[in-house]
Order: sequence, then structure tokens, then C-alpha cells
Amino acid sequence: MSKPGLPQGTRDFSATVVQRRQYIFQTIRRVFETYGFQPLETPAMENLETLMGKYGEEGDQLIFKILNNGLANPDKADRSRAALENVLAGKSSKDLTERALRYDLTIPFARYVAMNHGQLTFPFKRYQVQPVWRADRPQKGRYREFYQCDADIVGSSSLQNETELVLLYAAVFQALQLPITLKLNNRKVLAALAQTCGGPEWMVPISVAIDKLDKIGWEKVAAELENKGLPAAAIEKIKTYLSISGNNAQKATAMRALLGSEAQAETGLAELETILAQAQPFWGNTTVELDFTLARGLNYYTGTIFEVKAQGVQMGSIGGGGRYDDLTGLFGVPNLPGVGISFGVDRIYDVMEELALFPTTLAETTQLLFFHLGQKEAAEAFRWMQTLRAAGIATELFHEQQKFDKQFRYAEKKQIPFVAILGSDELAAGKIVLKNLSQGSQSNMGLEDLLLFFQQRAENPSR
RNA sequence: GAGGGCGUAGCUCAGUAGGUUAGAGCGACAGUUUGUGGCACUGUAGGUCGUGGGUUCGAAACCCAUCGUUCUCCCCA
Repeated sequence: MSKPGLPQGTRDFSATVVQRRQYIFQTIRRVFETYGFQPLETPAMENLETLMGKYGEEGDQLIFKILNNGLANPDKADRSRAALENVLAGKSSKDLTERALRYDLTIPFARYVAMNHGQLTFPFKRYQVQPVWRADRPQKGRYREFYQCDADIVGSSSLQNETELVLLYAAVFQALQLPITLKLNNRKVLAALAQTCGGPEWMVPISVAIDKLDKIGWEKVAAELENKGLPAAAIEKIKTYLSISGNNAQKATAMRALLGSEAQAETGLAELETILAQAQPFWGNTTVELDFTLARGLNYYTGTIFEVKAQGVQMGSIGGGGRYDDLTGLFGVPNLPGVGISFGVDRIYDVMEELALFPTTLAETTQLLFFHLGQKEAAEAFRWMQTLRAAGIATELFHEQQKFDKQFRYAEKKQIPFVAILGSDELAAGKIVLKNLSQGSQSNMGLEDLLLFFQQRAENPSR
């Protein structure tokens, strides 16, 4: 027998980790719901054709495909072989694989909306918290199975939606006490830049290159663009574009000076300014800045784009999103514009771990451990325990009669804050000894008082 | 897809000019006479040195392959 192991890039989550992850999930869910989003869940797998071609060439290769069942069936053997030939030739074949694991939450959402648009109330606001899978090579902050938390609004072009998403981001990260920078840009500004640099076909290469600015520096960005055949004059223009700095107002002014003659640029800038003006009074101390180098890979974005970076940590983005004009058009339902954002929970976890931002109280689960001090005593303890449990207080009874030492150590290891001693004396008196393990103090108590004690403690955890 | 680092006890790691029965700390378990834990002391268990080849009188150590893991690039959350 070989040692058991996990598939590359996947993880088990032990108790403490799950509790911390739940803390993040619950915070995000709560904010989603207070902003009027409703939950949606979709299957782990989709038809392969639903996913293919939606994430660009690179994306297609990162989709986990599921091998069809029944390939060994003799009746289908010839077709299976032919299918394999196809796959070896770099094509996909339904005879070999027709399903794939979910790659993100946006495309399945688009598929859902396209299938159900007759029944939905628009604008439709949904949130979705589920794992996705990518056949990527794992490294820091990158896994093959990870969770996304998405919120999207479809069926509305109103910029108010963007404003709400900015505030939603601010609310979540303030609740988590995680300092972030929320970056905003608009694809229309990038499109205008591409227009002045040779035409729309330059949009993607230029976006990809300038997105790396802070990582590789201007020299390499310029080299990459030159390599792709962009004229020197255009590169000079991009250099000016990237040199724009200052506060948000100054950046917008500078951008108008550079690209103001392009109608698209003016539209994009006006949109950004509207969002900033609407959201600013409510975003508290969150840092929100225009970043014209922000491009984001997904090519279905058409307007505003968002990205969240954690402050004080070396980590890729921990969230992002943007506006798309026609997401469901891919599935035959045109004219449904929308805007959405996503939280990268696994990265948020890593960042919070690094910055030690998790509340210490998350680890406490069981509140009280009854010592097992004999059959009769345990039977009585069981009665008390069930009463406490019925009141919602997490309680355990030690599993067998053992010396105190053992039972104390069990409580310590599980970080149980209180133990109840119910031995022969207590049995006779109808009271237990309640001991606070961190303080070492103890006192006698009846069942009523014990219940009261924990109910009050639940309301005021600082005690 | 390309390129590095690292695989020794449950965990963190020592251990190389190749040389006896491979070590430590932490953890686990047991005990220091069974109604009060954390500390301390004593003892016990636990290792095909990732795997398979090769070089050698002799390999945890050197070489090759392979698997796993981790990081960087590409791309992304």
C-alpha cells in the first residue's frame, strides 16, 4: 500500500482553517444579502461546450475535462479510438469528453440566465459562493481548487450598480478589517488608447503589456510592445499614458488632455467620475483609486473594471470584476448588460493569515466539558448536558471514566473554556463545580444558574 | 507550457572531503500511588533516509531516472 495523497493544488481544511474560512464566507454572504443579492448554486460540472472558448486560448487549456464513461464499451471502441486521435491532434471530441469542471462562476451564471431569462425579474442580482477548478500549475496564492464569491447584476446598464459594488467591496473588507486598495479603470479608456495607437486590434496586446507595468517595469513593457510590431510613436504615446499620476481628479484631467479627443475615452472617464462621486460619501476609509494600467484578462469586459489589492502584502489580486455588455449573447439571449465582482477567498485567507487578522475567538467551539466520574454521575451529567445543548450551548461529556489529569488535558487541547465537575458529592447536592480553565477559578452551581451563565456569556463573549 | 529549490521520526530540522547499531527539539503514549490541568522529572513507541536504478569494499550523502512538493516566468483569484 502506498501512502495516500491529494491531487496537486488541492487541500484538506482542518477545524481551525474551516472556522476561519467560514468567518470570511459568512462576512461576504451577509454583505451580499444586505445589498439585495440572492443566492444561486450551479453544478460542479458543465457541458464542455458551455465553457470552451469563453476564457481565451489559455483559458481553454486550463479547463479540467472529464473523461466520458463507457469508453471501454466494445460497441463504441472504434469511436473512442477515433476520438482519441482527434484529441491528440489538439482538438476536443465529444466522444471522449463532453463535460468539464466549472472554471469560474460567471459563465455558469450567464448560462443560467440565458436558460431562465423568461422567469427572472430584472435587474437580476445573484450571488454565488462555490469552488472552481483550474488545471494551472500551483504556486503561492494559486490553487487548482479554490473558491470564488461572485455578485452580479444583469439587466441594467445603470452606473448605480457599479457604485453599489464599490461600496460592497468597501463594506466587506472593512468588516474583515483588511486594508485594501480598490482600483478602477474603464475598458473604454483602454479602447481609446488602442484607437490612437493603430486600431482596435491593438487593445488586447496593449492591455496585456501595460497590466504588467508595476511588475516588470516600463523598459520591458516597451520591449514587449515593440516585439509585437507597435510603431515607436504609439509606444511613446503609451509611455505618456502610463506616466499619468496624482490623485483621482488629477489623473482624470491628465487623461482628458491625452485622449480627450477620443469619444470613447471621454465616455469612460465620465463613467468613472460618476461612480467615484456617488460612492465617495459612503466608502469610509477605503482607498479607491483610478488606475489606468489596470486591464484584467477576461475579454468580455466592456466598461468599468475593478481590482482589489491587499495593502502591505505581496499577493496577486484578491478580487476583481467588471461590466460586460452582452454576456448572455454567447448563449443566444442578446441585450442583457451586466456588471459583477468576485472575491478570491483563498487569497483573502492567506493575506489575513499573514497579517494575523483572524479573531482569536473563532477557535472556541465546545463551551463546557462535563467530567466523567462514574456511571451514576455520568448519567446525571448527561441530563444536564442535554438541557444545555437544547439551549444551544455546545457541551460535551468525557467519553469514559478517567483520572482528572486526562480529562483536563482533553479540555485544554480542544480549547474548551469551562469544565463541570459532577462527582458523588455534587450528585448528592444537586450542584456541579464549574471551573474556568484559563483563570483557574471555580464555583458551585445549579442547573438554572449554569444555563443563565452560558446564555449571558453568549450575549457578551468578552466574559 | 518553460525553468529553479527541496524530499531524513507525526511536525520542525541536524547529520556530506562517502565509513560502526541515523540524531535533537517539539508532539504522542505511559508513569511520578486514581477529586483538580497547564510546569517539572522518568520512561516508551516511532525512520523501507520519497521511489527505482547506477558508481563504490561501503551511499542518507555522489550520478541518472521517476514521483511528490514548493517557488519563478506565462497567465490568473
